Amino acid sequence: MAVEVATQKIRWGELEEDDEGDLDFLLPPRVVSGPDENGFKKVVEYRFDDKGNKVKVTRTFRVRKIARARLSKSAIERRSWPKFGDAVQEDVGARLTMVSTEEIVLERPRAPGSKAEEPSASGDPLASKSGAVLMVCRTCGKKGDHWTSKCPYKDLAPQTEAFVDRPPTADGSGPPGGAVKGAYVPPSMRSGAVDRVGHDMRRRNDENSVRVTNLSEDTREPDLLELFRTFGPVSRVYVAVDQKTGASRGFGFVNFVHREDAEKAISKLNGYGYDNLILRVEWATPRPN
DNA sequence: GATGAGCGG
Repeated sequence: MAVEVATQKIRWGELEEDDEGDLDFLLPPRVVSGPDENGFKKVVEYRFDDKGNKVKVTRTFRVRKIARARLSKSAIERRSWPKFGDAVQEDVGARLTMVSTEEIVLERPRAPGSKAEEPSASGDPLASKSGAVLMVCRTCGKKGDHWTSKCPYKDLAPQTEAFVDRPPTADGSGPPGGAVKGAYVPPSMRSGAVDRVGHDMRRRNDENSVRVTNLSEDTREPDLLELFRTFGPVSRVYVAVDQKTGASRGFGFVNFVHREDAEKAISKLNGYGYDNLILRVEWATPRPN
């Protein structure tokens, strides 16, 4: 019979190994006692030594006081709970992690586009609408009212001071061109640029939006562009298409860069015979949000 | 007869 007093540190890996071995079922079960009032925990177990002899191994551990002190009040309280679930059969501290086979469905806190359950904490009634709590326009800075792309001032020069060139100082001491030193200024915004109005092709410009109806089934966007570009630069063409069938819905929109060109197109093309049908071309009423 | 899809930091 061998007795050994263990070192202070518990080697979990070793404990696991001890459990393995083909003849372990022949041995008495491991007995764990403590920790007692002095903080000593005793583990008595049996195993076979190199020569195949059955040996009793007693190991004593000291439960570290420091570790205990670090536990939160609730964690200490939990320690007095009786074991439950799969851990009922386990020794003290024998297995720290239980693997559950239970299937747990994780729900996303809030699906995109779904409505927020609670009104926003800020109390701003506008902030909760459209599901976007942090809707702050990057152009005018207005909160909860519109996105940057919908800003009524989107065609005005950007307000971001750092990237806008300053007017040249009166004494001419400023940097050439009046630019802030080191700040990038896109060509369209440099002083002396012909066109100071930002034309963003990606954005809609409802101002010069023309609605075209009574299009034939096979009229597509390139056809519309070809027809309307003769009046001036077109910023966007769109033909409404049935999402399911892909068939044209017989109407579309053409956006002009310049309002005058849109006017010309309306006056010339409204009532124009195109592809066996009479086109209707008129100003589009801005789509309600 | 008919009024667009999508992009959200």
